[in-house]
Amino acid sequence: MAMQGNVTIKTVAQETGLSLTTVSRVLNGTAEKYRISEATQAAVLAEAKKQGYIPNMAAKTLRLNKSRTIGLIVPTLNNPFFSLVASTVSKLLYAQGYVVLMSDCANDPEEERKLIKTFLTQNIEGILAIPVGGRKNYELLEKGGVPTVFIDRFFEESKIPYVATDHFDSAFKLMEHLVEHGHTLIACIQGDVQTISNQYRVKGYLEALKKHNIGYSYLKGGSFTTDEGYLETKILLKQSQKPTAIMALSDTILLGALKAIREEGMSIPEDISVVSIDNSSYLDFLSVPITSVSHPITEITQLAIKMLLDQMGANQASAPTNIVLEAKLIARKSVQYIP
Amino acid sequence: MAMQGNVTIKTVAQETGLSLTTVSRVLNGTAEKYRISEATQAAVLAEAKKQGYIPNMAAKTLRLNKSRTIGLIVPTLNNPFFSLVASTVSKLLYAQGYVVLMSDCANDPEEERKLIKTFLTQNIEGILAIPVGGRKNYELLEKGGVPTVFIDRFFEESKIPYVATDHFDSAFKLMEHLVEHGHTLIACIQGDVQTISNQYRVKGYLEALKKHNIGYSYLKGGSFTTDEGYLETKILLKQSQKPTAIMALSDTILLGALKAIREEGMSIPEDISVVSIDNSSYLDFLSVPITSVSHPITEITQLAIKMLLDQMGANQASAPTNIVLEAKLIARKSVQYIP
DNA sequence: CTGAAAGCGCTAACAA
DNA sequence: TTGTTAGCGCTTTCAG
Repeated sequence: MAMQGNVTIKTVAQETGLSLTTVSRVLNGTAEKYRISEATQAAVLAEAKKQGYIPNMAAKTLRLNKSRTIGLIVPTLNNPFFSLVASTVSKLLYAQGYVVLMSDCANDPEEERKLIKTFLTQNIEGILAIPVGGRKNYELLEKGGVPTVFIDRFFEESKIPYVATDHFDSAFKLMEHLVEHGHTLIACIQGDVQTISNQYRVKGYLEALKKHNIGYSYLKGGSFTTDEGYLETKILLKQSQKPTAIMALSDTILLGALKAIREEGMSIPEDISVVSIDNSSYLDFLSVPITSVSHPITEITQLAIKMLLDQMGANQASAPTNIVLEAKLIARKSVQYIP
Repeated sequence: MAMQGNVTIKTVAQETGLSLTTVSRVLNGTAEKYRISEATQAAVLAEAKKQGYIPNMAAKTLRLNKSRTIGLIVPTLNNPFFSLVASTVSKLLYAQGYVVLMSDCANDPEEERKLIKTFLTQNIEGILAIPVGGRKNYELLEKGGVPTVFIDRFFEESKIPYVATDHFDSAFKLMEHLVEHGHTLIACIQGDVQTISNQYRVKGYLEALKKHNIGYSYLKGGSFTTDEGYLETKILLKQSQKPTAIMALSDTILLGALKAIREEGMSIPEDISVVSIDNSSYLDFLSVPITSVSHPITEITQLAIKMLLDQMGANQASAPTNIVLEAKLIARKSVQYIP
């Protein structure tokens, strides 16, 4: 039974003839603690229900300086990998009684910077982020303003802890797989160069080349998008010396590469081998199932959430331990054996 | 230069020797309006910067009863269709100075109900929702508590306005396409039966059957998931009377159907034709490009946002006009002509 | 077992 | 051009 005007503990108090204090206590479940009589409790609850009382979080937040709000920053929600993170974060945190302010910074570091400022405004209790720009954006947070945990990406010298995949190893594993299959002409299409995830993957590529004394190398690209994958692969396949294998550093890039390969009339794996990082669920449904490396993204997210909640609970900033999980190679049908 | 303790307009006022009012006015850009001197303005701004002042939204919200916060409810973020909506909402609303509380209700109506309650607690100014459960969950909002707009799904008798695709027409168009290609044995794998989007699509299926006097009909399934699509297609393909075409009522369902079809050793479109609704970007990269129907989801989202902002602006509840957009058939290679 | 009153940070009458 | 003050809704000492 909603009433006109605003229903507050005050209106409930007036109607029941009780004090604000008592009403507040009953409505917050601290009735037992203060030994409030059953009768009073019942009266408050009944009146609150009758009036359709809804607590005002802004007031609570102002008073308690705790908002039960967590901020999540993702490069974009329009990418299965990130939206899976977002989905997990949302569900798990709501279950813990938190509310999540979520934002898609459109892969724009400037946007990210503004977002953090906005979040700081919102009495947020913690931040989870997949960073997009440089460490500079997170300076304010490093100073301990708000507990923060990075997911899958991070800054090496930063104090902000992270849970991430071993990106170096991801690429390295794929390279070993290719080399074992006799490939030496391996091209790599990378994503956003400023991201640590990309940097480590590239290191894995280069390190494998070095380990096996492979002279050929081809490294191009600059964003984790299908368009970029398409364009770079187009260019790559026009080269006089064609590679025998392509490693796409993400599945978004992969999709573009596949389109380019098809347009050039080439078959996988007969004409060219292809591998990727991410192991998205749709890889199984492509014309040729693609060998990929699976990142335990749900687990990473769960751990990051746990780490954040721990940080928030700790009254003293305990030294956080970064966590790095290993990826798993999923061999499918996209790599040809070259004798 | 962050200070210890909390920086507020009070600390800034003390340090500058000015009043709270003046500081507030300068910091809110109303300095001109009150003809505050350049010198004062500069002093306030400098001190605020020096102290590292960050506005406290909880206090602002409490005082102004406006939070600049919008709530978004999606069935799940782990679905490209919904996460595209989320991405668009996030970007567009942040650009307008809003912050968005986003939540994945895991396709659970009960979860949705709780979420709405939680949102109501958060002094939210408006809600965008892709509803999951029944109309009952939105009762409180219908009463005008908070301006709300539905995206792509809705309730017929509800006062809450919506922007949606013409789901009936989507399915109907696909059916016409199949019938034109000589199909009469057409199976339909549906999604969540309680959603209006599914209901209209099914109506489109049945209506087309009726129009063309087709006796055969096969309607199964109950959720917009790949697993469901897989299982139902598995079962379907074991039937003695096999269909010549399958219509998947979403791309998630489609992916599962494709897997089942491949496992049964059938080829598309030679052994069976397949069409779907959604036209996800990856359809172009599948072994056989799938004929589908494209929903203008970004446009729908944009319109819904506009509608919501209008609603929020209107001091009197102007009668909202629902918007229904038409989908477009994208013919690819997955439908065989049957003479 | 219950209440009075102060105050979280901010804005907007109303005064000057 | 600037300041005083009340109060948004809530919790929490401190006091019965």
